[in-house]
Formats: sequence, C-alpha cells, structure tokens
Amino acid sequence: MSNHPIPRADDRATADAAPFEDHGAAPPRAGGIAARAMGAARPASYLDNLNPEQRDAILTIDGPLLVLAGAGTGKTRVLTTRIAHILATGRAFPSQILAVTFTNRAAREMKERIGHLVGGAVEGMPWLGTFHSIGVKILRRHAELVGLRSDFSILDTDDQIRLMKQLIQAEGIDEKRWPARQFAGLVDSWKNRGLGPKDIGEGEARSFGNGLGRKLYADYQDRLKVLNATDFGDLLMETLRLFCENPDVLADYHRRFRFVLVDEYQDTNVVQYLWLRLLAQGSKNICCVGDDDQSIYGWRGAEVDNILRFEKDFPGAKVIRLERNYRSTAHILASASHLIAHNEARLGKTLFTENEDPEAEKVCVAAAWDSEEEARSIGDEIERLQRGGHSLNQIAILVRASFQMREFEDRFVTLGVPYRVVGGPRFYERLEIRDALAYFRIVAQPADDLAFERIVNTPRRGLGDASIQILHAYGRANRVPLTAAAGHLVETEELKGKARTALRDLMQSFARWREQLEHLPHTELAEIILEESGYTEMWQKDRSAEAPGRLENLKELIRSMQDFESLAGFLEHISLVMDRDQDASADAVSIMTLHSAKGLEFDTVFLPGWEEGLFPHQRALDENGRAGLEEERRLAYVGITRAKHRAKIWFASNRRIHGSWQSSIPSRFLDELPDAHVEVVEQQNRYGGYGLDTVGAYGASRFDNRGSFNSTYETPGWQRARANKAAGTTGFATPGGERPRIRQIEGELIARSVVGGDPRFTVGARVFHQKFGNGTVSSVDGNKLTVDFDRAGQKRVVDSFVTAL
DNA sequence: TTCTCACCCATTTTT
DNA sequence: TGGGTGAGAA
Repeated sequence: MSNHPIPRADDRATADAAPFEDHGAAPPRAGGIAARAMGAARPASYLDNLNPEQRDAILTIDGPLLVLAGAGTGKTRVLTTRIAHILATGRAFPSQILAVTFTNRAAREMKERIGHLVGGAVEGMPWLGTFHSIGVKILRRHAELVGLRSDFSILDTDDQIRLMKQLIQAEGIDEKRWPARQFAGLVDSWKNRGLGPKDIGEGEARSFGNGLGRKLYADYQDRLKVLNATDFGDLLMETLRLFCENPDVLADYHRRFRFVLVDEYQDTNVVQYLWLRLLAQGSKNICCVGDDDQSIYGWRGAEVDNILRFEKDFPGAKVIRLERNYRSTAHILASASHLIAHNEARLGKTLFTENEDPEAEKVCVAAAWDSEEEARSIGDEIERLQRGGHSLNQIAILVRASFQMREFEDRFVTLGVPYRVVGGPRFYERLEIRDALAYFRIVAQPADDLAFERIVNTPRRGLGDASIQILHAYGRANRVPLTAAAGHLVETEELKGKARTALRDLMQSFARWREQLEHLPHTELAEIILEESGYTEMWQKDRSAEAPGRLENLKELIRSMQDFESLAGFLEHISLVMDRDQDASADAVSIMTLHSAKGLEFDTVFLPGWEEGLFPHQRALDENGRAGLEEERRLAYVGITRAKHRAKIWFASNRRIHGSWQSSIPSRFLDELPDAHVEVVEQQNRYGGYGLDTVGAYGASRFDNRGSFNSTYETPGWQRARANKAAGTTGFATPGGERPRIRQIEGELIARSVVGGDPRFTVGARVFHQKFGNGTVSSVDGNKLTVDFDRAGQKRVVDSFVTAL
C-alpha cells in the first residue's frame, strides 16, 4: 500500500491536539524518528561530509532562509538533511513540517532520501508533497467553505477545455475565433496570478471572446461548483481563498506547520508565493531552496522575481550560497558559468569544483550539414561509447523542442540502440485510460457530467450529438446533472426509440455498478465495468496497430488499482500523481527536452540543435525580448550542467521544420562559451560526411547573396562573434558581420541559389569517393549529391568529397 | 450518426 | 511535412 493522499481520520485531528495524536503515531518507538529526536545529543552522523555552507544551511533552522544552490551543489541533500535535523533535534514532529515540491518525481525522491536518513519509512511526513497534492489535501478538509463537497473531482486540461467550449458556444461566440484552448490558457494564467473573475483588469477581461472574458471566467467557475469539480489551478487558488476568508482555518495551519520548506523556489508563481507567504507567517521558519539561473518556467507563470526579492519579502532573511559543485568537470562548469554570466538579471553565483581531472574532456562543439547528419553522428558516437563500456543509462540527448526527438528515434531504431523518451504523454493522458477513468468516475461521482459526456457514446451506442443536446437542454432547464437528466428522459417520449433504449441500458448499468461498489473489491468492479460496457470489446475488435497496446494499458490500469484501498482513493491519486513508470532497469539512452532534464544528471550529454531560431527559440525572442533570451540562456545552462564528464554540443546548418528547409546559423550561445574550455571538433572525412568545411563553404556562399537578407541584429553576442571571427578564434562566426534572418525556403532553392553546387557534377557523371570508390551521380541537390556507388550502393555525399572522373 | 476531406497550424509542460 | 479539427456528404 503506497501512501496516497486521501485524508484519513487521524489527519482530521485539530492542529492543537497533542502532536502524537496528530500523526496517529504511538509514543516514540525505540530507534524511531521520535526516539532519535529526543536523545540526539551526540553529533549526528548525517552532518558528516558536508561543506561549511551546506552545514550552515542545515543548521540554520529558525527564521527565513534562502539557499541559493547552483547546479550540482547538493541542493536536495541540504533539503533532506535539514528535515532530518529538525526531526532529530526534536524541533518538530514529522506532521509539523510542510515540504513542497513541484513535481511528483521530486517529492518521491525527497521521501526516499529522508527515509534513508532517518531510517525507515516516512509515513509520518504527511505534508511532504507537490503544491497541488497538498492543496487538495487542505481543500478536501474544508471543501464546504469554498462551495464544494469533499469528494470533488479534479478536471484535467482536456475536461477543462471541453467545459469551456460548451460555455463559449452557449454565449454564441464564434469558437473558431476564440478557441477554448486559448481561453483555458488565459484562465490558467489568471489563476497562476491568483486572480478571480472579479480581480482581472478591465483590459484583460475584454481581451477574449468579444469582451466577454470575465463573464466566461465567472460562468466557468460557477459551472465547476455545480459539477463539484476543480481544475488544477483551483487547487491552489481556492486554498488561498479559503485561507483569506477563514482566518481561523489559517490560524490552525499556522499552529500546525512549525517549518516550511520549498524546493525549486525559482519556479514558484504568484499564487504559490502568496500561499507560502501566508502559511509561513505563523512560524516564520521558511526555507526556500532554488537557483535563479535555473528558472526556465517563466512562460508558465513562474516569477523569477520571487527568488530575487526574497530578502525583501521575508525581513531578516538569511541567504546562503552553495557554490561548490560536485557533479561536473572543470571544463563543463567553466563553460556553463561563462555562458550564464551573459545574463543580467541574476543574483550571481560563482560555481567552482575541485574536480580538476587533467584527463577531462573539454566541452565539444561540432557541426553537421543537416539534422539528419547530426543524428547520424551522435548515433555513431553513442555506439562508440557503448563499445567502450559506457552505460547507455548515463547518456542523454537533450533537445530544445520535441520535434527534434524524432530524428534520433529513427536513427536509434536503425542502429538498434535502445532508447527511452522521457516526458512524453503521461499514462493517464492516454485516450483509453481517460475513457476507462471516465467510467469509474461516473460510478463514483454521479454528477460528473464531463465523464458522462466522454463515455456516453463510447463505444458507439447510437447516442450522438442530437441526443446529448436533448439531455443538456433538460439538464440546464431543471438544473440537474446530465445523469439525472438522463434518468428522467428515459421515462419520457422526448428521445426516440433506439437512443432511448440505449440510454436506458446505460443508466441501468450505472445503477448496477454503483450498487456493486458497495460489495465488490474495486479492482474486480473495474474489470466488470470495462467488460459490461463493451469498452474492452471495442478495442478487441479494433484492428489498428495501437489497439493491442491500449488493451495492455487497460490491464496495467487495473493492476495499479490494487495499490489503493478504494475507487475514490485511486481516482484522486491518478489525476494528481500517477505518471508513467519508466523501466529504469533497462540500459537505454534517454531522449528528452531540456525542460524535463532539470534535476537530472548524466555522464555524457548531447545537446543538438544549437541554432539561432531554434535555440534560442525565435518565439521566445519575439514574445519576450531580452527576458526571453535570458530564459533561453538559462535553459542552455541547465543543459550543460546536466553533464558530469562529457558535454557535446551540435548544430546543423539545415533543418527541415515543417516540410520546408530552414537554413540556420549557429546559436549565439556558442559564441558565449569560453574558448579555453571548448574544443571545436572538425568532422573531417570521418564518415565521408560534411564537416565544418562544408559549413564554411555554405556560410560563405550564402553571404554572397547577402542582399536578400535583412540584417537588424546588433547584439553584443553577435558583435563578439564577429570579432572572434575576425581574430580567427572560432569557426562559427559568419563573415560579413550582418545577421541574416532565418528564412524558410524550399529545399531545392536553398541548395541551388544559396549554396551553389559544383557545375561539374551533373546527373550521370562518374565520380570517385575516398571511402566509397567509384560511382555514378543519380541526382544533384545543390552541393549534395546522391551517388550510386559501384560497390557501396546509394549514398548522399557532399560534392567536395568526391572528384570528377 | 458517422465518415471523409479540406483546412489550419505548428516551443518549452507540471499538476 | 503531419496531426488535429470542423463542416459537409453518405
């Protein structure tokens, strides 16, 4: 039985009850947390092997504390040891510590590590979790104070959008012009800032849906209450409202939480900040750990300002900097530090390491002709590492945007290199899982209209739009949920024959399952529901390629239910916590976005796609200017600092983005790396490939056509790049000094007009290649030739690598 | 009701 | 280029 966040009776004890009763524990067990807490006189072993700053951060228990922890400086260790220390010194019981993280992964890791430190399970830390899971926990206890019942359901983004779509349509607003998805984003950003319908500014309120933004938002909130539901944003917003409107409740939590600890403080948004500040007012013992240089979620509402302003917000705050890095080599560290130093808005830290391995590899920068070659070369290099005994688990490819992943996947499939994509769609976001959950929800929570709508005609029962509209009309007129409306309508003549029979059958099934809920184990019931509803059968009959996988996922879903004692407990867990279990056992290369790599580390890290427009991403620059650029730079910093021993940065001169070719120039970030710690790898002939020479040639010829480019950029990085080029220090800067805008051009056009192929190579020409021997040119694509080699078969090569015969 | 075709649009993502 | 969506036909 894992620890799930359903409130238990003992959790409902009031805060001023005796601490022991509070977390339902017996008096201190010998060797237990509390026992250690009582007699911790001798210096505790957990304080061994800490550096002075870490020790200071752990021992400074009273008052506000900000720990600025650079990448790889032992942030999690400080956080967990601090908790262990608070417990060991008897300053608080486990149930009196509030520890919040952003992700379930981080929460899980913290639980495990505290478990190691204090020996045994951390059953007694009920308030260690994500912002959201703690939010729900509080909200369920006081649901009635914010107009909900304690069994409220939590809508995911998909439900949220469907609900909004209905409201938008109900207002007669053109859903094409004002997409529900966009509105969901807007509402989300309001909730991130802690703004209710009444709080949003006039301008913003009018900015959506022909000026009806505020009304739609208010309608949406009303609807949620009617459905007894919340969305993710509400879990924090409503808790905040609860505290503000009910000082006695807040006082209760003030008494309860003697210590507040926050992980990744740089990622907090406004609500989270307000929420924390409110809770920390009680004890004033708030410890935030974070790194302003790793703030990469500004676009999601995170306020770097929170961390920059900490000392003002919490008067008397102490700030401790952790700058000693235990992860990376000096080269990697120097590269990352040098890069991030280009940012203006930062508190400033200087990371250092004592890892002065003379053998350490410099950070490597390499060029490829196009993204395909980039993937090919990285694939080859990984194979080489593998042959040298390098574990694939310790290799990661970190990309800026997920479309970049595909090329690597394709390549790895070809090579037979095992890989895993980290952070793809979550388990519970899959279609079949959501359908199944909708069935379970409708049984557990009859008023859940969104669940009802989702499965009312899945599998097909002949209950289409027309029928649903009738239900909706009735439901709205009589202010009852859809299932209630359905219950009435099967008794009347409003629905025609087939639909009516189908609906009646369905309603009878619901009734039967609800009745069985009382008697049967929930896993068994779940199977019965999927079976009797015809849902399993639907996929069994489906002959598409993904059907077997979906059936497998459904089985997995049932299996995972065994860990919960009730259907309700399971439902809450899955919407909030469940993520796909990665089989970490298999040895495989990890492919993920830079964002999802935060907090991880690998021996070898590949960083492909360092090109202007992709990284830094054009949109970040366009929409947020300098701030956007700085966030991108932080992302680059996060990427490099994931590497322990080897960091390999790549860029490709050509990339196919949406079917058309995009020519690109090296990222300005490359010019921000320190020469002394970086090695530019010349790809020379290694695979008959296209190395820097080619890039040079490409660049030169492109700038011969410079007239067609607009040049407006005059950034410092760019100027430096230009200077570097003049001094001959880097291979990347572009001659001419003007920055071209990235353009979209047809592939052929690029090749012909921009690069310019060698006129000697025409279709049918005989050529010789060092590696592949003699062959006949079968097609020409700029300076790239497709050649049918007599012995090596068909290859694509660059014309500079072959000679005409 | 359901299927098909045309059209639109393309970062980053946790809960 | 490809996936997701909405309007129209079968």
